[in-house]
Amino acid sequence: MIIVINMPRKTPPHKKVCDCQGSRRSRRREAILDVLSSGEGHLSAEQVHKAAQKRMPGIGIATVYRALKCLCGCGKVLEFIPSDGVARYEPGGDKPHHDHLICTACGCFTEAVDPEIERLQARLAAKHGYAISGHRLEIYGLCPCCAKKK
Amino acid sequence: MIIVINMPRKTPPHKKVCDCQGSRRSRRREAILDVLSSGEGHLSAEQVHKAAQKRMPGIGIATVYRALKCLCGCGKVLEFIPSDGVARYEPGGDKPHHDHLICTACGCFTEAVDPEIERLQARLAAKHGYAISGHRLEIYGLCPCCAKKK
DNA sequence: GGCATATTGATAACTATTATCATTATGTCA
DNA sequence: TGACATAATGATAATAGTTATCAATATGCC
Ligand SMILES: [Mn+2]
Ligand SMILES: [Mn+2]
Ligand SMILES: [Zn+2]
Ligand SMILES: [Zn+2]
Repeated sequence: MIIVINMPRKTPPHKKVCDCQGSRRSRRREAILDVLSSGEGHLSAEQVHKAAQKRMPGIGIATVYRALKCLCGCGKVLEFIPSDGVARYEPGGDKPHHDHLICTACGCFTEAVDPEIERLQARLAAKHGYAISGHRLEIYGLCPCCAKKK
Repeated sequence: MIIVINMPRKTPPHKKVCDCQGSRRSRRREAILDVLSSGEGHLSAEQVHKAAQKRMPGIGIATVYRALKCLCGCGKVLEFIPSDGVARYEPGGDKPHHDHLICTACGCFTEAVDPEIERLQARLAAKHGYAISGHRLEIYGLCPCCAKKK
C-alpha cells in the first residue's frame, strides 16, 4: 500500500504520540475527531479549532494541535501538507489513499486517484533506484464550478 | 506545457517583481543567480545565503529572499515547496519540467520525469472537470546510496 | 476518596518568510 | 563629471503556523 508521506518539519513533533496505550479518555479529543468525521475534510488546524469551539467552548488551539498529532499517530486522522505549508486534516482509518485536485480560484480540494499513475510512479522510482515508501501528488487548476464563472 | 505551481502563501509576495524593466543592475542578484547556476540545485534560501556570503561578504538574508523572488519572476530561477514547507530553488530558464524523488534518509533530491504520468494526470484532471494548470509530484523513498547503507 | 499522571490552556518560543525604513548604490541626463 | 531620482540593500520588526513549557485540571485505578 502506498502511504502519503510528508517531509519532516524542522521542529520535531511531539515525542508522546497517542499510541492508544496509557492514554486517557478525553472529551476534547473526541470532539475534534467528531469534527473531522462529520464535517467535510481538508480542514486546517485553525478551522478545526473554530468548529471544535462550538462543541467545546473554551477549547485551546494547543489542544487542537495535540489532538490532531495524537489522532494522526493512531491513524484515525490523516495529515497532508500542500504547498502553502498549512497542514490539512481529514478523517483517516477506513479511507483509502487518494491524491488531490486543488482549485487555484476557490481553494477547494477534490479527491481523485488513478491506479495507473500509482503504478507508473513505482516504475519511475525503481528506474532511479529508489525504494519507494510514499508519494504526494497535487494537481492544480480550475474546478468545474470556478471554470463556469469565467 | 505543464508548469509546477505552488499554492499562494498567506502573506502576499512582493508587489514589484523583477520584470527586467526599470530594474537596475545588482552585483548581489548576479551573485545569487551564479550560486544557483554553478552549484547543485534544490537549495533553501538559507543555503543560498551561506553560499552567496562567500562571494558577497555581508549580504543580507532579506536581499537573498528579494533576489530569489525577482529571479523567479524572470523565470531564471524555479521555486518549489516540498512538504516541509521550506522553499527550494534551482536554476530555471532552459531547464524543462521535472518531478522530484526525495530521499527520506539523507534528504537529497533526484530529478525525474515520466511523460506517461504527465499525460495521465491531465486525463485524471479532465475526468473530474478540472482545467489543469500545473501539478506537483514528489516521490519519497530511500535513494540508492542510502538503501545500500542499510 | 486519594493518588499518579495524562490532559489542558495560556503563553512563550521557534522558523521561515515578508514588511518597514533609513542608508547606499545605480543609471541617466545635464 | 556631478546631481538627481529611485532601485537596491541591511538591519530589524512583524507575521503565521506550529511546538515547547508549565502550572492547573481531569481521568483512571485502587
Ligand atoms: Mn483528501
Ligand atoms: Mn529540480
Ligand atoms: Zn474552485
Ligand atoms: Zn539518501
